[in-house]
Amino acid sequence: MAEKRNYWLVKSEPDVFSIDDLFAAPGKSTCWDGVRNYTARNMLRDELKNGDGVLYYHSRTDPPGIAGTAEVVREGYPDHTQFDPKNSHFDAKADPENPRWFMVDIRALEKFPRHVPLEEIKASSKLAEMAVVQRGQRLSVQRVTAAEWREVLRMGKSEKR
DNA sequence: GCCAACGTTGGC
DNA sequence: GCCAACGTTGGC
Repeated sequence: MAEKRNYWLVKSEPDVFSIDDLFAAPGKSTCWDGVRNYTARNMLRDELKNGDGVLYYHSRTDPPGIAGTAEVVREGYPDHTQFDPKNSHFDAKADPENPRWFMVDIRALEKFPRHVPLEEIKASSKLAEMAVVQRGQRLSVQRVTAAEWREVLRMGKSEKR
């Protein structure tokens, strides 16, 4: 029986951790730490499952857009940076007995020949409903439908659009 | 439990 | 670097 595969979009500032950094990481994978938003936390803890597809979005860069794909390789577990006073994501209220923040591990799958810029996502009728193009949407983890996933991959892999 | 102040995000 | 949008905090 095939588990249903879900799809997500995660944001990262490429100056902090780009898709190239992900490919360069050991095993092309990393723990997705530092998320400090409860809605995103709930998705990381409860909903992202092994094998789920992840669109890797570069924010705060010019142009912002989707750089490639990754997959979930470890499901929600406590984000260790919440307990590290030297870490910028340290949370003094986090209790090791009852962790507040969670993360998953992701592994790089594919870097697009051309990033899919935010502008083209906005211009696409098939992608107009994506959370990332909604006004004021700041969640660093967002749901993506299977149809949106397919369309972003199609756009990312075609040299001409 | 309201809501103003504050901090962060992220396109531009 | 600006600033609108939004989530969180904390005084009351």
